[in-house]
Amino acid sequence: MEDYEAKFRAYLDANRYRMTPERLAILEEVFQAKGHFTADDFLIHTRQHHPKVSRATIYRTLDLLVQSGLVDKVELGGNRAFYEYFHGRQHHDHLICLGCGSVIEFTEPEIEALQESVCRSFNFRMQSHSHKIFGRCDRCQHDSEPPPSWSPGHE
Amino acid sequence: MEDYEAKFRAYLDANRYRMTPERLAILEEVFQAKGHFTADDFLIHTRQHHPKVSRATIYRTLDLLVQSGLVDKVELGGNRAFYEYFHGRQHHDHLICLGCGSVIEFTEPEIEALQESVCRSFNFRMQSHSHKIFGRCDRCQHDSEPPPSWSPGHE
DNA sequence: ATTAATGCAAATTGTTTGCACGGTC
DNA sequence: GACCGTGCAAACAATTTGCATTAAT
Repeated sequence: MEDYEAKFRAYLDANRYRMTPERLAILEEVFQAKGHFTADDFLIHTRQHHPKVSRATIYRTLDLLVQSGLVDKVELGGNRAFYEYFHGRQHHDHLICLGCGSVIEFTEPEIEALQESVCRSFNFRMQSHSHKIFGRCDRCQHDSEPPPSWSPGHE
Repeated sequence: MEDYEAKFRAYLDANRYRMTPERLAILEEVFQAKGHFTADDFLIHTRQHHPKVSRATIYRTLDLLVQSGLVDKVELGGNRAFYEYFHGRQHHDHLICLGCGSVIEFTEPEIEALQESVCRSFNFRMQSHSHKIFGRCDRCQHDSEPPPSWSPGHE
């Protein structure tokens, strides 16, 4: 049994929620996915192995996963939310390419430290933060075309 | 004539768009507003002086203002967008209180500098960025209640 | 047996669009 | 007079919810 599965079961137990085949299937899907995906991506993928799972269950389960701390919900711009597994990884922020939609993760401890000092100066208690940089990645640097049908994919 | 009005007229002219009473009214509303407001806030306020303005026109005009660079559209979390006038002000980022919805602006040149160095290291060309810190402000620090009906209001 | 979870479809919410009419250049 | 902008209502898209049914405990 994978570590994340144990954690999820522990979270469910602690809250008197139940483990179901649907939840397990979605959990596997999420931890298999590399990158940032939408609820719909997970719906499609999960249905390959569990054909009748509903969109509602996807949303409900992703919420649970976020609450349990296993998954991170990220708003990368646009209207839809993206999800990525978080368990076992360090915190990171995102560079988002407006050309191809690719997402690069970065970590910068000095920025984190400065953030904390900003919070201190306002006596603000930070709970979470989101730092996104939009622009053009290496590959898309010379494509002058504006963003096509935009949607951050894998990576 | 205010500076921002001149700028807006210049932008409209340059793009063969027309100045209308509605656009002028919304422009005034936006530059009078202190803080971060939703499209609906502007609809309500604008209607006080211009009763039949439509929601569609608010959205269309806010878009124009954003394109002209006079106004900043910010996603502070949740589903709706917030707008604040930008003209004549320096770039800033946001601390967002999950207790009362208040928004504190901050500027931290060192963070900006570090951002640029992160971009350089990925050969990423930054176009814009969004840095939000969520937590509890000074006043809400000891209220343990979870966020009620959440909506960042005035400053 | 109890009570939570599911699938479905309908409801919600913020925003966008098509279109006929009115106003600006 | 050409054609852009408006209001209105319908259209949209992502997400949420009500409910009767099914399943985990």
